[in-house]
Amino acid sequence: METPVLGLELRCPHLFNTNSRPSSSSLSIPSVSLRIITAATATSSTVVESPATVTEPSRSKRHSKSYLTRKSAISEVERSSDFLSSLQRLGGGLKVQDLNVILRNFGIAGRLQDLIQLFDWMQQHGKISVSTYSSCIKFVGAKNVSKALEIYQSIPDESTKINVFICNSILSCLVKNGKLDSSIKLFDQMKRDGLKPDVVTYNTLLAGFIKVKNGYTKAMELVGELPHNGIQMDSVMYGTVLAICASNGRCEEAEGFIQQMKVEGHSTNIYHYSALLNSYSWKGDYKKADELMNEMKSVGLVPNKVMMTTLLKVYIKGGLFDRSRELLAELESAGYAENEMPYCMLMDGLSKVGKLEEARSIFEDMKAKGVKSDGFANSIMISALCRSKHFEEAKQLAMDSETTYEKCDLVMLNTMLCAYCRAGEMESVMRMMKKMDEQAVSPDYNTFHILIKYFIKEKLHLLAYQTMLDMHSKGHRLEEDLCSSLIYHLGKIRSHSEAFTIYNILRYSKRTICRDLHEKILHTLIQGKLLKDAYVVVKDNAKMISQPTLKRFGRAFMISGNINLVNDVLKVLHGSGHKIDQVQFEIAISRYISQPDKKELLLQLLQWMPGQGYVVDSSTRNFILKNSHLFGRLLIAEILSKHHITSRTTVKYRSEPKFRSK
DNA sequence: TTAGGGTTAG
Repeated sequence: METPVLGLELRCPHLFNTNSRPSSSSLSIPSVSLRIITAATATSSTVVESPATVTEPSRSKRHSKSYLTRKSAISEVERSSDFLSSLQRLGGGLKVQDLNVILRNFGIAGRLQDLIQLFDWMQQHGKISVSTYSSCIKFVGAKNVSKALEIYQSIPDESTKINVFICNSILSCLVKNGKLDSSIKLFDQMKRDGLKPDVVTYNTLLAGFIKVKNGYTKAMELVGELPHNGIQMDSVMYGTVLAICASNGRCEEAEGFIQQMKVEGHSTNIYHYSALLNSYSWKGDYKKADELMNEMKSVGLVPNKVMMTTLLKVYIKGGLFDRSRELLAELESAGYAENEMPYCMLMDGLSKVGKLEEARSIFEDMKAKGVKSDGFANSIMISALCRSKHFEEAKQLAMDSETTYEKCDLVMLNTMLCAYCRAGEMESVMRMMKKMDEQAVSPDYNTFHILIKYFIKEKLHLLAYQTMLDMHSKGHRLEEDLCSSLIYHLGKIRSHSEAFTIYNILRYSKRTICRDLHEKILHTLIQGKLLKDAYVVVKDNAKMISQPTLKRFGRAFMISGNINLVNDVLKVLHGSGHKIDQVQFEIAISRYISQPDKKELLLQLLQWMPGQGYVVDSSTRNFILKNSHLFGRLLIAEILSKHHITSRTTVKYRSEPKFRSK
């Protein structure tokens, strides 16, 4: 929080007193279950926490001797180079809350290993409380979620496992590590086990939805549960909900929540205004943003760095670049532009509307001023250069970035990778991939997309294929255009079954795909003689395939498809509304005649035809008669007479030019 | 005596 303005602090003290809590969350102290003090032996009377803590002794009284002894023991343990042995020596005289103080201090100092050792010691000696679990999970979870979960799962006592503080702590750790889904699942389990969630529990989970795409609806489901649990929204929760609205572009809903919180008597603070302002950035609604800034100032709130930066975002999105530059100058003189963020926003906004030169000038200006950068600005500029097709320059800047910044995140790696791919710098592409591997950065959707596009461009189609399989196995959705392009190229290099694999991944990812793709894969499969696969495609999508393609498939199948499926294929083609031509019948029949053991199939076909308005032509008829001894002369004569009757009573099917299979 | 909120690249 920025330094408060004195007048305002007097008016709204709760805004500035970080220790004050709204009444709804001033919780009663949970009584520490004696059951969790596992080794409740001789020391059990000393381990139950008393409300007075070592850190906040009553100032009106002189410190007791015991307090002073404990206090010096605490600092001795904390400062000891071998803290475990000090603990062995002094720990017996320390209360649980004293040990908790040490534990938290270890956490703050980042001494995670010591913290875990202390936690183990406390467990072994039965000096453990709800606060111990809660703090331990918080600090461990910040670095190591699975260890935190392990600690949570190891809690022996069922009622402790549903203690609201401990539950909030582990849920928060999951949310902060981007594991919102797991956190919701665990929350549901906790409720089934008897957890009574409070306002903090809900707020913790809600905060997870801020950065989630389309998180608004799910967040509102959670908000809908509140009355059922007798929980009222507090000022903090309004802040969270407003942030969710803002990140989903729901400015009207945000306005509604601000209204609602005012009606309920909550005062609005800088967080609420910031979130509402951010919701205006979606559409770049600078008019509403200006009105909001005025309203905020009129209630005595002074815009802070975040607020000003958010306002800049609104102006940029609204295309007010002159005002954006003025505001950036204001940020500079207020000391709010000491890092690259506002410059990045402006550069990105300019480049996205095609003002590359103006973006470049901000970039150079920023560098000239010596603004602290972690590489974001370079990354944005690389994207900007790629967007304007200045690939050589983008590549150069990417190389500069690699030498200047040791640490880069996935987005920066992707940006550089993209620049190298566009510039056709194979060696650098490989170097980036190696770098990702070394830094244990797992590729995301964009990484795969960039690489596949590049491999296709470089005609490394099988590599592109492998990368696409990899992408699919990592759970990323495949983009249809890219798949379509790869399918085309795989077909061209006669990798027909690979093409079909990609088609199937797309087909079975539960969505409608472009109808051209069925046609495209069908041609590939026919060419690769994968006729059984082609049959599956036709069976499922016949209505979306053109008549000439169906015909091509039909003929190909008649010539070399599995003979046992010939009749099925003809039925499917006919059932789709396709008119089967004489040539297909001719080929099918001559295949049957050459394989007399398939005589049942021939008879079935001949019997089926008249009912659908098909008859054999005279040359086929003669051919059959000539071989009728193989099938039973009488039966053949009987069936062919039906064909004869049909041909006289129905419009005769126009015969195609003769086509003999060979 | 422990848990919760806002801004940036793609």
